[in-house]
Amino acid sequence: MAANAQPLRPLLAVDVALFTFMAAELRVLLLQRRHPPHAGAWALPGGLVDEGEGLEQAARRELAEETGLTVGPLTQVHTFGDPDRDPRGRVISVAYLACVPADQAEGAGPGAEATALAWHPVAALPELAFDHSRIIAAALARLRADIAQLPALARLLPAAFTLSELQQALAAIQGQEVDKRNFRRKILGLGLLESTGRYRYGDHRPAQLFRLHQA
Amino acid sequence: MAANAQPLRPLLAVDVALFTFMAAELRVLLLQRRHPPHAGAWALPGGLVDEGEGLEQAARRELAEETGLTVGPLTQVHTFGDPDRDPRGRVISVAYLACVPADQAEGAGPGAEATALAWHPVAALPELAFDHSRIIAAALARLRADIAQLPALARLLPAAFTLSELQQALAAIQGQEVDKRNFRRKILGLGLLESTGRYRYGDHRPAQLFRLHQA
DNA sequence: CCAAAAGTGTTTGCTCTACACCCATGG
DNA sequence: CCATGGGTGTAGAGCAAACACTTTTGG
Repeated sequence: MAANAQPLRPLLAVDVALFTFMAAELRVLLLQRRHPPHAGAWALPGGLVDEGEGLEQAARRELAEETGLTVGPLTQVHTFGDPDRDPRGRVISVAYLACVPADQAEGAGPGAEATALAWHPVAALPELAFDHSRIIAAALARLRADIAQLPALARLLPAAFTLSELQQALAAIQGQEVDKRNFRRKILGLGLLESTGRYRYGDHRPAQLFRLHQA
Repeated sequence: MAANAQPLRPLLAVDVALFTFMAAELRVLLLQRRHPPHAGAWALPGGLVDEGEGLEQAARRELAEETGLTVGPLTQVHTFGDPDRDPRGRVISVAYLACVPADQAEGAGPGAEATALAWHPVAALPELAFDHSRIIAAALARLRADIAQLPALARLLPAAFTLSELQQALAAIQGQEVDKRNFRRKILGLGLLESTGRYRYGDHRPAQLFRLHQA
């Protein structure tokens, strides 16, 4: 035992990288901070964990308070604890990842702590408060690994979607073209999608709407 | 803001699941606790993070204090923060994963906090203190995912090893047989191994010793 | 009838798997 | 010379990638 060192009683925070797929781009939700430190800078939604509160529970509460959104599964990504990551003192942050479909993403509005809320394309992020760039980088890496499984990808889209929308989302996230026929064959071969029997009518030939099998 | 809830100032701990490959089994290092809570129970090495200390730094310090070992890369696995995971109060634990070769593993000895130190086969673990079973389960899942890349696997073995040893380690970790010829072709095809030019002499035909390419 | 997105199969190469025998050494 | 683990090649199956045209609708 090194003996005379002080055990730490840090503040404990959760931050959430919340992604959506909107206007053909992968986007992340950011809030513009009302108060110092980093007043005016963009930051992830998040905040301190309360007494008696679980980590994931805290993440959901902060999301609700700061954005009005309720999300599905939250995935823990990484914990950031550099001694100097917050100028106010020692703050440990547990980072979470979640996805919302674009139709729900539209309903987000800033809580009291923020002067603005926006969905920023991940390809062009502004300067961020604290180490939130690193948090987003870690979350994005995890998201890219997870979208290999269809359900994670589908969580970025509304409950019913066309195969073309799914394909566009995948292409945008991986940053590379996807062959239509290979994509459709593989996706349908997984047996995780089912047709809703409905169609999306647009400018051209209507497209079949699918949903994830099971509920 | 929910307003009247108390921000938490928990204790912050790190715990390390340290694996090795010994006697044809994947094993994890456990310490028998000298003091309550859970005195006498087996637990992972770990302890509280000090003032001004980074998370990984704390993990290395605790490992050194409690086992005498110095390890290579530490991988952060997951953070456990259930309100009731420690009977003494709120303690957040950041779990790390590391590997040591069997020749170094032999040199481990218990520090002041433990009455014993042992390398337990992961296939047959005793009852563990706190939520350390869950921590090991998470670390093991991560290890299984990582050993697909050769370097993670090689970290369980001494600096120079035979292909058979590597194959046995892989088979033990995945819990299934591995075809010798396919294994050798794939591993050598990666171009990450190089022959040392030396041989291991034993009861039978000597085996070529390899090491990881580059340092 | 024109523009634009939806939808559909086949071929090719590669990667993964299954499988059996000879070799070198120590005792 | 025998027992034991070290070392080697090939054939078949399944998967992934490349590739172009027809269909349906709205304007």
